[in-house]
Amino acid sequence: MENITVKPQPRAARRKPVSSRTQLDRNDWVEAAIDVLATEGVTGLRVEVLAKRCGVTKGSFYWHFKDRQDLLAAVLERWKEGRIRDIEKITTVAPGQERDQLHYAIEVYGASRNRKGMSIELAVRDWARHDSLAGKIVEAVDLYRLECTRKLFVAAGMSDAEAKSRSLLLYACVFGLSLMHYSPFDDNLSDLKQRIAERIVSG
Amino acid sequence: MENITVKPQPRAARRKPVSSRTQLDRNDWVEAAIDVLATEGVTGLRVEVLAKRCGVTKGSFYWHFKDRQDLLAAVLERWKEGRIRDIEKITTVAPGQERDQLHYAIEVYGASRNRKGMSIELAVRDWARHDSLAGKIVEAVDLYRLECTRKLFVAAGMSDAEAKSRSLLLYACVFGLSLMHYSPFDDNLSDLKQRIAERIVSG
DNA sequence: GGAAAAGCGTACGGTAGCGTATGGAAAATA
DNA sequence: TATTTTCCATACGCTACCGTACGCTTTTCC
Repeated sequence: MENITVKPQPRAARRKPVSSRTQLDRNDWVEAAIDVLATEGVTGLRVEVLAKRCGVTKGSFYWHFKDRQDLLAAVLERWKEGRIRDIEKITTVAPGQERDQLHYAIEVYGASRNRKGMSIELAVRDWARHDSLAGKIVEAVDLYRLECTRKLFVAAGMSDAEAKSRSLLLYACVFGLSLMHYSPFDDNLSDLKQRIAERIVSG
Repeated sequence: MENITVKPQPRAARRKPVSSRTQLDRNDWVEAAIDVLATEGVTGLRVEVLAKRCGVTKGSFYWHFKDRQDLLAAVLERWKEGRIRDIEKITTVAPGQERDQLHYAIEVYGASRNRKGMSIELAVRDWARHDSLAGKIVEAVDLYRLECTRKLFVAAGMSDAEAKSRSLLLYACVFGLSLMHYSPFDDNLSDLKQRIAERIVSG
């Protein structure tokens, strides 16, 4: 009679069919949604478009999600968790390596291999201009990030006020750069970026 | 028979009725469109919505514009001209006042009274992520702005390479800040901003 | 193996938006 | 005043979405 007391197996605990018939779960939908978000923005994130991209119809979608808003909230939550994991990973560093790590962080955000990540970032921030839930998520992520890099600046020997200022400057600059179209401004952009990074990190 | 050779009077040359019946011309539509753009973004800039806002129907719209794209192009062109006039006005300054003027520029961009201007700015930049025409406009504006402030930094005594770096840092920071949600990060934000401005401008 | 649940397809009604066609009113012009 | 031009309203067809209803197939569990 133990099966009466046993809760129905949560989906994640069940064995995933290796490749029986491409069953989709909530995670698959959210990941695909984030892909679309990166290229098309929130307004391009339509149920039927996403379904076609997943190779199914929206009949499937409305089984996994209550409505479009349900998906959007899941996307935001997932994005938030990923960003927090990332920033924790980047800002945990051995003593004495703080400045190098800050340079590394700046370089990573601006790297072309991170183009998709930055596209998502900008899409979410534009989203936040019209949606209060997205706004709260962005604020939470921003505050966490700012706090993490602030600690690095403090560990690098700066005053608390100065560290806060530098931390904010760092992220503002990183996001701002990815928002601008400045390629023809100089034929040695990497040198330009290096100077900027120095200005942000160095004393 | 001279009326055959005479070109039809261009619209701008005719006297504008003082207030007969709220006739709309292309300019009125573009201005209203920029208003909507600021609050709703490009995707919210719909013909019928705009018409309702103007108190007319889209029958009027399609008399003044070929189609929606025609309006969008006009909006971009108008925005570009306005930005260039602004930056010229801000960066023409008496010798010796360059650093003060740079501080003033930073302060203006971040001012709350300029909220609408920054909303348009961000809307256009998000627009540019999906539209190549918007991308070209943004690039033109960015290069012009960067060049103007670069000259200020040079006039303030910096090397050319350093001036370029500072100029880029200035705009990246200004736009980046307006993209972030950092209000609770510190209870003295104006001090924080002041430190950042010093970091950007001072040697 | 059979019942129950999970996962998906199909069809439907409804809204919003684009662009066209056409007619009518209002203003300019002769 | 009569006649063009301007300027706008109305009506239409079309597409892209959203969300629901319902039925079919596959998987899960006993």
